[in-house]
Parts: sequence; C-alpha cells; structure tokens
Amino acid sequence: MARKKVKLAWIANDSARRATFKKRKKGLMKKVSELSTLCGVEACAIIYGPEDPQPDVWPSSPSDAHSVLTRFKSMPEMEQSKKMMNQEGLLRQGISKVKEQLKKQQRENHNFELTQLMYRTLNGEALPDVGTEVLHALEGVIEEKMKAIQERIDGLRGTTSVTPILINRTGVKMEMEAIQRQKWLEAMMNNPPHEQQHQPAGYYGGGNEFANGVPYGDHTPWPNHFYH
Amino acid sequence: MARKKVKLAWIANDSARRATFKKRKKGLMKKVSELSTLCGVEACAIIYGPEDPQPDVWPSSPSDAHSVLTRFKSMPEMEQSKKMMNQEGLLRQGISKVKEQLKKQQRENHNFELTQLMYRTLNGEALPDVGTEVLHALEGVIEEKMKAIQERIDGLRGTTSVTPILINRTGVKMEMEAIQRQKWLEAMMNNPPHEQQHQPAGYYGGGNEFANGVPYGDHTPWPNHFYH
DNA sequence: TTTTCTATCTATAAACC
DNA sequence: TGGTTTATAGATAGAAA
Repeated sequence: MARKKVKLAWIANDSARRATFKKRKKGLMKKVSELSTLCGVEACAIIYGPEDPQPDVWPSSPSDAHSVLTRFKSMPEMEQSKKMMNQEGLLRQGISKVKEQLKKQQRENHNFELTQLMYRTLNGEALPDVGTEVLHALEGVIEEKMKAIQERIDGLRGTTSVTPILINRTGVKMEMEAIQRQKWLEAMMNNPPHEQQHQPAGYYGGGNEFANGVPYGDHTPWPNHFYH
Repeated sequence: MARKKVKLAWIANDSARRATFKKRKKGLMKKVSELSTLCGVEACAIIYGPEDPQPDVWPSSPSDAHSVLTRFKSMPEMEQSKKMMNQEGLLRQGISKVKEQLKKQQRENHNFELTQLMYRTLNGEALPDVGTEVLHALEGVIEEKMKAIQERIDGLRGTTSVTPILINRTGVKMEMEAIQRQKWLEAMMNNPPHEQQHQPAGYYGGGNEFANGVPYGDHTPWPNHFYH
C-alpha cells in the first residue's frame, strides 16, 4: 500500500511475500491490540506462518488468549456458526445490500431524468405528455433548485467583497417570480452540463444560449415511464 | 489516527467508542483477509462486541461474500452544482457496479441452493426432478467438497501433534470411496449450518442424525429453476 | 443513529544499505 | 536476509447532513 497499489492476490515472489508477511503481521497485531484497548473488547488473532507450526497469537499473555479461546470454544457450535458459517445469513445481508444499492441507483436515475426534463423544457423543448405524478416530481425538483439559487443569492447579498459575475449579469433585485427563462438558465447552469465554457465570449449575452446546441447535446427520447 | 491522534486508551464516550469499534473492526477484518490472501497463510480473528455474545470471526465460510460486499462502496454522491455533464457517466458507472454486485449475489445464491440440495439429498430426501444442468452443477459442488475434505485429511495425516476431534470421531484410515453418508455429513458439517449441536448426545453415534430435523430446519421447496 | 466527507494519521511497497 | 528510509496507499477521527 505504498509506492504502488498492490494487487490483492498471492504474492508469487518468495522473499517479497515473506517480507510482506512479516510487516503485515506486525501491523495486524498492533491493530488488534489497539481495538481491544480503545473499545475494551475481547479480541484475538491467530496467524500461522507459512512454515511455522506455531502461530503468532494476540494477546500474547497466555491467560488472556486462553480466555478468549475458551470462551469461543465453549460456546455451542451453533452460535459460532451463526456468524462465521451461516451462509444464509450472509446471503441475506448481501442481498439486502444489493437491493439497497439498486434503490439508491434508481432514485438517482429518476432524479437525473427529471433534471434533464427540466433543462430541456426550460430550453424551449415541448413538455412531453407526462403524467401528473411526473409533473409533481418535476415540481419538486424545480422547487429545490429555486431554493438552492435563492440561498446562494441571499448568501451573496451579505458579502461585500467579491461579487460573482452572475450577479452582475442578472441583477439580484429581480424577484424570483420574475426571473426569465434565460436567467434561470444562467443561474442553474452556473456549472453547465456541457462545454458551454468553450462557447464564444458573447455566450452569456442573453437570448438563446443553446442556439448552438442543447444542454445534453442531443434529444434523447424521454424515458417511457414519463408518459401516460 | 485522523484529524487528531488518538490516545491509546479506553474511549469513555459511549457513541464514539461504538463508532470506532465498528470502523476498526471492519478495517481489521479486511487486514486479516488481505494477509491471508497475499501471503497464503491461515489466519483467524475473533472479536467480541461489547454486548454481543457472538463474536465476529474471520474467516467466514463464504469469505468472499463478506469482504467483497463490505468493500463495496456506493458511488460518490453527485454534486449538482458541479459538472452536470458527468452525471450520465457517473450513473452508468453506478449501474454497472450494481449489476456486478447482483451477478455475484446470484452466483452465490445459486451455489447456496446447490449446497442445500446436496445436504438434503444426502440426508435421504428424494432428489427432486432437476434438469441435467443442475445435476452437473451439483456434481461440481460435491466434487469440490470432496476435494476439500481429502486435502484436509491428507494434511492431518502428516501431522503428529494435535489431532482434531473430528478425526477421533471418524477415523482417517477410511478410504474416501468407503465414506458413508453419515461420515460425509460429519465431515462436511464440521461446522454445521444449524442447530444440530442441540441434538441428543447420541447425535454422532451414526444412523439417521437428522431424524429429529433436517439440516436447515425446514423443507423449503426447491427453487423453481431447479426443475425441468 | 447512520452515512458521507475529508483532513490527518498510519501502514507499508519499494528503494536503499 | 534483515534493518532504515521515503513516497504513497489506506485507515480513520471528527464533523456535518
């Protein structure tokens, strides 16, 4: 884990492996002792060397080690197996984790699609014939954006030093209700989706900022579930 | 070891201690698995939680499942204010990660089901009318188990010191070809999936060990895809 | 409480001796 | 082969959401 990221696989080189073993064993033992000290828990580590039939063990104090091991051994095997051997449990754990990930991903996808919908609509594209549900969600997204912008503006008002270009261009006195489409675009696209930065200097002058291209570079059809 | 160097002593603050415990336990387990992988040695860690009578243990049988799944981190959250253009890319990345996880999980599920199939069949339950594909896969699982057992026995033969209880019970002289069903069960169930330990003392005496119950406690129907 | 973020601290792979 | 050094990967404390 230094100089180079090591691949997690058996180290073929003999001496390198032995060196690593030595270093890491030491580090591991230290970690075990730290965990035990810091959190006041019983812990035990047993490491068999490649040749040595006698493992390195922590805690080094024989009595402590013995106590941990005795406790472990005396426990009905059934309980031991619950955590170390119960495949079913681990599987369930894994499955719910994946499910969780999936849900998160789906939420993100949905949000992304809504954001795209917003940008494209603001850019003059016709709002597709989406269901009310989608409209409500879209409303939520837009509200969130507005809120974020308002906060940013409020924050800037209290500042006496740097006045961001954005403010010079749009004027903060404008009421939120009166913000026009291109102002919206300017505000929201403060960090624009694509290479707007590479647009000519006159880019921000007003008018149809995306005359040269749409925010996402193409007109991907709206996802099917957006429609009735 | 971050933000501030922590003093090596019992952490008095309750929630802080729990948080540290969780983090460090995870880190420790990872280290153990890494050491084991990189250097090809046997290693074991046992950690008792403050309350939990069940320790966390490494290795866990489906070792990959645990470490791989915990290692899996959700993709960094999208920063709306920055680089909208990357959203799509980030999403794709996240999706493929989830997909990958899902595949892994499915492989594990399948393997688990096959293992259950094996145990239940060995226990005398009728082999369901599975397709050839499943049969072949089952064959593979069984072969793997046999190989593992053979290796264990071979290893033990070369040892003059400690003779594990398992050996006392079964006798290593027995040829693999002659191993009977209950021996199989003993060997494979060395750390049994469920409550067999609570069986009467005569449990290991031979005969129908699972007369009072099946290994998994119930007769869950075989998964649909096992059948023709 | 959990999750996420990130500044810092620690472990360690290579290089050197 | 075994210590010492150094640059970097990894672990994690504390804060914030």
